[in-house]
Amino acid sequence: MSDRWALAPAEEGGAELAPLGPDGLPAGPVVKEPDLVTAVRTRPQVARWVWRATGEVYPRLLDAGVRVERCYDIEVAENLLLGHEGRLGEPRSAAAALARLRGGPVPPDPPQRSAEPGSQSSLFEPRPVHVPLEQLIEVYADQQRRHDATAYPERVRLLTAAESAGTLVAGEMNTSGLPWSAEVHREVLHELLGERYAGGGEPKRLAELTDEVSAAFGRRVRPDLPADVVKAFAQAGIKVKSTRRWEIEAVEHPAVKPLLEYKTLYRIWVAHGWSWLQDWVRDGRFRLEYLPGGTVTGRWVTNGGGALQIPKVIRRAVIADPGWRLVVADADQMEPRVLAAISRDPGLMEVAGRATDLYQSVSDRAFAGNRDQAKLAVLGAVYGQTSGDGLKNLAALRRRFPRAVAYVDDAARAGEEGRLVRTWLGRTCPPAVGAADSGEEAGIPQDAPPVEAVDTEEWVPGYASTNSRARGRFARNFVVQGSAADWALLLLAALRRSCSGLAAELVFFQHDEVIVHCPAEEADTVVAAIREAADLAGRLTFGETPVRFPFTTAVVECYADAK
DNA sequence: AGTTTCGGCGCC
DNA sequence: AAAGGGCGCCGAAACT
Repeated sequence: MSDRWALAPAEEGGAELAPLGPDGLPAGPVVKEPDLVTAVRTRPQVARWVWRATGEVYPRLLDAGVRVERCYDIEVAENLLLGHEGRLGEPRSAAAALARLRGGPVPPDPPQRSAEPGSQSSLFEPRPVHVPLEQLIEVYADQQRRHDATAYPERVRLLTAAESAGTLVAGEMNTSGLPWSAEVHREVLHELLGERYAGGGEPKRLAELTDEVSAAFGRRVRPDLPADVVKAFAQAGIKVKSTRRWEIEAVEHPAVKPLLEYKTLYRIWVAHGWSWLQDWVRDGRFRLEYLPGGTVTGRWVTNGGGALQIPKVIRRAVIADPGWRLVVADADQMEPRVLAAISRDPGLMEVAGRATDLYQSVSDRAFAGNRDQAKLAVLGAVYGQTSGDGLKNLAALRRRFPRAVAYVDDAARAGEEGRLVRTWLGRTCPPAVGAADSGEEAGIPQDAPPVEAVDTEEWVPGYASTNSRARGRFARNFVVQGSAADWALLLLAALRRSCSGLAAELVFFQHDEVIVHCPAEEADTVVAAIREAADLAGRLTFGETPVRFPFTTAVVECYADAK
């Protein structure tokens, strides 16, 4: 029995299936089954399901209580491979891949869907272009060859597998939802915002603050309108360019204090207030929708509900079921550790080989013990700080950790020059518009075909219009943030595996943080599983290095108690 | 009236 | 002290 099977949904809930050989081609006849769920459920020996897109198949399986161990998502692979080939502007659907393969007209990708509160089946909505099984397998077999054609096939294969695993995790988390107490959420809102008035107007506390701001200016001011606030300050003889917090904070005026408080509370009211609760929480769960690989760097995004931007005060509403716990695990200083692993800087790897405070260790070596300076320098190197004390600190960092700084500097230069830049596992950063490939690349070295001049504006909004220095900063950050995302995918995949025999389930993932919801008696097992998964992910992603990836973990009933 | 962009701020 | 990366979301403003 083959361990890899291809599957495509057929009409009326059925499915077509075929076992695959080592070359990715069919190792047996196509089987037609009347029921897709049964077809999968009755083949537990299949180690990896190959399908067009997890979002097309998996929600249906999960609704029927069927999970699969592994999958290969053809459209995920297509996206990664196109990037690798310097063809990121081309349509990435399986139908498009097939058309390229056969020389037909290439259909454009269906448009992105916008958020819609509470829509569970939304992963189905962008009308999947049906590709029959035989043709799907053609695309798959070709993708195997394209993986082989890359300079580091094992890395790109790992990335495809990891991102495919990510789609499974996302599907499962979308199905389970995040435990959420609407009651506690309402208590928090009432505490912060006060009475809620009929008609949807400002709640009591915001109305009071509006009055305070107005009184301080001596006229009626709407604190939620930046233009109004700028004008009011001007009339008071104070010039401000904007009403951004950091700019207002520097101003001395009686309106500042109530204004800043207003901004904080207003934000909670509009983004995570009563109407949010109404829209996104059902049956004790926040129904979020993860989109793996939704960003250029490989970080995930969520669709609707702002699930990755939950304000800290609102986290009080995230509460485990009775008798259950939340295991909240947060990677410690992930980005500098990733920088150590990808640059192989001996000094930084040594520092990142300890579980102790990384910034303190860096400061002991390069900043005479000043931790704040050390942290600023490291983040400046990663984010591309170009002015102020950041530059001075960066110079100090460069003296002690030359390879680490050179790594991100190289990426920045490559970005400025419009060359391809890749993460450790080979996710590709888009080149600049009209850039001709000059052969060398940053990130993992490889021999790529020439980069075509493509209109990047289409798939990276704002990208074409930014200047080359901005592209440099983008590329500099990309290699670190993106390689961190590579690692995080492997972490999720490993953690998912070790939770598979437990009642525990992953319910939240935010770049470098996970939450597992589990029976209280499983909590210790889960904590250990997270540590093991982090180590395994580090080895699988970056190979054998001294770098460790420690987590701060907390077993709590309420998310807010984790920190 | 409907759609897109902007300003501001939440998270990492 | 000041301004560098990635996102999503909201209402208002600016458009068509």
